[in-house]
Amino acid sequence: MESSRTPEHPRRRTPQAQRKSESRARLIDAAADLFARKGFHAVSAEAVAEAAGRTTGALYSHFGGKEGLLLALLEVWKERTSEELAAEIAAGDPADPAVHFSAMWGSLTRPHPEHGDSWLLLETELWLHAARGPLIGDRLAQRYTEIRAQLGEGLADWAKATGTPLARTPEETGALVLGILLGLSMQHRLEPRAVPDGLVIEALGTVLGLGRSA
Amino acid sequence: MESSRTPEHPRRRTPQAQRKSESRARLIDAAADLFARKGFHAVSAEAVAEAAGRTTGALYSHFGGKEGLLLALLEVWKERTSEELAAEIAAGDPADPAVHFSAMWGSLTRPHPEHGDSWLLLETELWLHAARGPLIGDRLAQRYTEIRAQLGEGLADWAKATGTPLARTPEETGALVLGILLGLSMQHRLEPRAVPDGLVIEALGTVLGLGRSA
DNA sequence: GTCTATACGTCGATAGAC
DNA sequence: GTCTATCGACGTATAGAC
Repeated sequence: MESSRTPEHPRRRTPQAQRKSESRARLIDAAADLFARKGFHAVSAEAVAEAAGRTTGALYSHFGGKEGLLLALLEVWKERTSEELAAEIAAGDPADPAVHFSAMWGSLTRPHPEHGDSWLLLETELWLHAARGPLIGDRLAQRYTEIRAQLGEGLADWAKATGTPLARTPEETGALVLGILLGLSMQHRLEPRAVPDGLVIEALGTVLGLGRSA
Repeated sequence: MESSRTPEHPRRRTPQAQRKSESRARLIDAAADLFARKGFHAVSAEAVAEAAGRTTGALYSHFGGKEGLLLALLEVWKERTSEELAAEIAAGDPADPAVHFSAMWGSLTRPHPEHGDSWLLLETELWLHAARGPLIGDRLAQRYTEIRAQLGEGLADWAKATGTPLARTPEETGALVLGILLGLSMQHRLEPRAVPDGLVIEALGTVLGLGRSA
């Protein structure tokens, strides 16, 4: 929805505030990486601080603790994924939905240049924490709703533009597409051969009510 | 593949061995519950032992540690889910696939009489550990392959019996059905209203290549 | 705002009695 | 095989200097 900004926070420029802002970003990035690869409870606050080039003192000053860091990470995660999804939808070739689906599937299965291959791991880690407690649960539920809406509306717009009638409401379409991408990427992670790229593309087309040709 | 046996272990009957066998079962059950609800790293070995009515000494004697307990749990989990899935497939009404799908979906979303509503939680917890390390990863990958095969072959048999041609190979069908059930149940857990029961049933039918009526 | 040092609790794992 | 007691290591969180 919004234009991407170059580094991080738009306001304030004093060197002191810049260091503060950079500490926040570095700690959150380190947390995203470590929480994804090892799990929240398996990583110590000191390990995160060290990976970020800071100490636990800075961590507690910014986030009040490991739990606070997780919440802050969730907010950043929501923004990032939302922006990337929007960009992907906007950049899709309106004529060929397969290109669209292929890009989405690739973003889930191929290693991300910045976050490595831990995208799906962090997603699942966050989901587990959400399913276990309402504090994170409510926020992640809201995020999933937004993703469904973005996905559904984007596909509805595309369907309208190309004159292809969608088989379901945008909300239901979003839920189905997200579900298929999620469920298949989890299987793909454990056994890539079991989930060929073509199967995913074709299945998404089928679910949308398109012809099952390509 | 095998006939289900009544309680636990078929061999040995001396009271000493019975206590040993019961300790194993109680510890594994307690681990399944606690690992699912709180997460492996968030639960101490002592907490598991206490919930099982034993002490850490017994735990270490049986499994060598918390990691060993997790591996043993995975094996039991594999057997249980495999048996339940087989029973569900065998018990399905051959005439109506919707009943079939509805039962599967219900088993994922409705609280289990024995394991409460932590089925999906434990499944995801195990998946995360599998994605993070080959030790559990290989075993869980093998289990998913078995589930896909069971699911795919079961549906292929049904399709053959009713004269309905399946749109895909059994392997691909299994992957798709499992993926849809997984991805949608995860969304359902956070926001039940976003995933109506009817949507799941209908989507599974569509993916199998059946008419999209009911 | 960030670092160093540290208090205090908890965890995993073991030793030895029964 | 199971329990009690315990050790060493590590984790969270805080206090005070800069």
